[in-house]
Amino acid sequence: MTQIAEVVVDVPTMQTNTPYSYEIPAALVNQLQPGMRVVVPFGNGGRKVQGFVWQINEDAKPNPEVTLKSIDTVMDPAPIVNTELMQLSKWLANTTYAFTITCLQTMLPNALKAKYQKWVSPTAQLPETIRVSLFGDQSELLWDDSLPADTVKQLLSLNRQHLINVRYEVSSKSQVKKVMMVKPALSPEKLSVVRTELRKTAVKQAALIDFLIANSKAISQTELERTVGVSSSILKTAETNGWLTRQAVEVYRDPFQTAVVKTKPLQLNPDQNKAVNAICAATDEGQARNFLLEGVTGSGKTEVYLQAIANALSKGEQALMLVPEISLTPQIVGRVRGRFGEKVAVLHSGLSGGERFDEWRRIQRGEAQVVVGARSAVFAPLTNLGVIVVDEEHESSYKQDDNPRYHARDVALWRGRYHQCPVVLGSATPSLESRARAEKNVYTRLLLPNRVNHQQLPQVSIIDMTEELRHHKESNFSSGLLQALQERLNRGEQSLLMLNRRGYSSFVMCRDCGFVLQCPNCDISLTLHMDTKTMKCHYCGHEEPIPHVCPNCHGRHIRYYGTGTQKVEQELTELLPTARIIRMDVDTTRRKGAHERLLKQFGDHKADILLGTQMIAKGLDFPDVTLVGVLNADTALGLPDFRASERTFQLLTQVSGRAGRAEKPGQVFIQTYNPEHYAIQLAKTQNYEQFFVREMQLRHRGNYPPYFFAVKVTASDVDERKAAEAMVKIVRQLKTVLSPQAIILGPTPGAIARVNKRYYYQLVIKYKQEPQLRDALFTILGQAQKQSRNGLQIAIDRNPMSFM
DNA sequence: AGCACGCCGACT
DNA sequence: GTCGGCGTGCTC
Repeated sequence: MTQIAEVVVDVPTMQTNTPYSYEIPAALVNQLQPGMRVVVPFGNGGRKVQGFVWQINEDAKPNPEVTLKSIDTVMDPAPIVNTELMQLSKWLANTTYAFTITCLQTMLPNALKAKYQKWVSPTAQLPETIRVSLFGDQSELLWDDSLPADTVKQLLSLNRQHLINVRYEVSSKSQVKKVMMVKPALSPEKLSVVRTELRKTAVKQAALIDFLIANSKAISQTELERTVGVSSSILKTAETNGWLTRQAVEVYRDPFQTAVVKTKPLQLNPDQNKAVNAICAATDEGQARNFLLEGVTGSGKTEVYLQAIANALSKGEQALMLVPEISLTPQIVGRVRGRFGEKVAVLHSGLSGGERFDEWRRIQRGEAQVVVGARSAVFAPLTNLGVIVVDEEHESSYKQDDNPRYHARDVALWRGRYHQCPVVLGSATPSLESRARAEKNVYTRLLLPNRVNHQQLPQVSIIDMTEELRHHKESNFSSGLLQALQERLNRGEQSLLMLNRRGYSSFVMCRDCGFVLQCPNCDISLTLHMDTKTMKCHYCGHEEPIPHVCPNCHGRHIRYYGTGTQKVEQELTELLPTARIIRMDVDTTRRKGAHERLLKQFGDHKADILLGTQMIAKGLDFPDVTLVGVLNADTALGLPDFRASERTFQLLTQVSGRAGRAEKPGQVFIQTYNPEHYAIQLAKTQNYEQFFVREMQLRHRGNYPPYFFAVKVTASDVDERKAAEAMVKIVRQLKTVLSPQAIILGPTPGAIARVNKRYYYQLVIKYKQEPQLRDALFTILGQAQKQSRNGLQIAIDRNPMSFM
């Protein structure tokens, strides 16, 4: 009787997207469990790959057709993927058209990904001269892409002649951080004796021994070196002399720099109370109920989350809270940690690989009961969930834009079902999908209609910029907004200014011939960056100097157009010379921690005006901001995408909520060229319900989500014709399986036809029910794989965030 | 992905 | 005549 392990190997292709059978060696028979990582031989070379044990067949009858290979080694003492996450990975792979292995890797911290190394060593037959020239006095040589091409050729040839050996090494990227701890090995009395026997000149040693006499507790080596002022060589001598012992101790890297300030639950208003009770009831009864918590900014959603989480914890269960990356600020983390202290683990992109891995291990070992994090935290290995929260559920950053193209909200709902616990989706402006589901009672709607402390909503003014242009000279600031800014300056209050960056940035154009500088790799204009004095491509990173002479007509009349944050800042300094301005955009926040630093400066009143892009609209809470200005509300409206209105409405509503959160009333100015547009008019009154009704009618008429499902298929290739041809073939293939009710849009060139020297073509399928579509798309993916060697790439995006 | 096998052009 | 270029198929 042989035991057979089904292993999912780390080879992300369509053809290998199935478990492979391996014999379990006798030594591992009772040790191996599903969810462990193993090293297995794969392929006809001596190649070794990492794999995940998927299943173990106790007494399988081996297929006589194939002789099984045997598992090499086990990489984990215990499974690192539990049963739930194994099932989840299968579901993910099926719904997102991704490979199982890719899904497994996505769920785990990067530190657990395999690291592959190839080592070569000489055989006895290898001529001495070659051995010396290749290996010198080393016994092994690392074979990677850093080797010169001719060395690789030589190695390849020697390998064919069996003159060298190749060893494949698979290891984990993970490293457990260890700290060297130092402790006296002798009693203070004995150390005093040692002290007297030292030579007079041994000042450092004397200092060290004095310290050891006074402190018998273990101390980290670095700290000891710093406090006593001794070097590591002195410590080594001390160790050999038997005065002290050194031991490496495993530690967690601590991602929290700030201390926790304990907070107490706040008094709830009746609406909050109702919401908390409903969620708690579901937790208590173990019901997988889903809630849509609708509440304007300042209505106290976070307090509802925190009390629902507290209830789950009191029942001995755990909680998961997802927050969009951009609003995962120290403010939010601090609030959760303030309530739940050491029980909280945080997962976000600001952590280093090691910190992330350590937080993950704390969760996996059951040392953290509450997890707060961005998109990928939805895979946190909590085993006893009592409640899941998805804050700002409408945020598009919950959708991952490469494989697997999952939506964290969908994963959260899946896990809620698995754990039989409630999922709370919170937003001031829910996605149409979620709001529509609430309409059909798939979700239970919970409303927080009032701001806490009965604050009034800010007064919103819409400014018609076409009108404004007729009376004044060209400017980014209407006279109304400028006057309001001046008033804030006089009163010592703060203002937020948002520049809607999407599809709108500064470029240079020749006034003589109209030439616009384009990226050589992508079909897009280069953007002007004054800080580095260069032109940059936002898609591929290409950079070149600002031209002084037109490359086309050689004229000298180059002019800057459009509006970037830098240009606005410049104009603002001219208009309001006394104003202190902080600019926040991709350029000023690129460095780690810069984002937080700028926000703190603003919070500390080091500036009067915070000028920025979308990133200033989310999750900020500055009590002294009484004015919010949106400089260009409608740049997103012009985009040919079915979600353009929804995005604009959400953004305007959200940024308006930033004004006047304290006792001081807030004021909002929205500058636009489309003052009559419903998304803008309804954002003015914060009328989500009416926007929902209106937008749903349009979606219905256009057969858009949530009335129809959608799948976007993209083909890309360096050769434009190949991408287009592939697309045409796919359409033909799909038409044979699709019902007449399905609607195919395209194929069309991508919104930016060329990115990074690759041409993009795409196609959107809108459908209600197409039982054959899934299989057909998997088939297409399989066929595409065969061509991928020639550079053709196919991407399938189910429920895309946009059709562009 | 990455390895071996197999078929064609440019050399010793 | 062989070496090594890359196109093709397969991996328990």
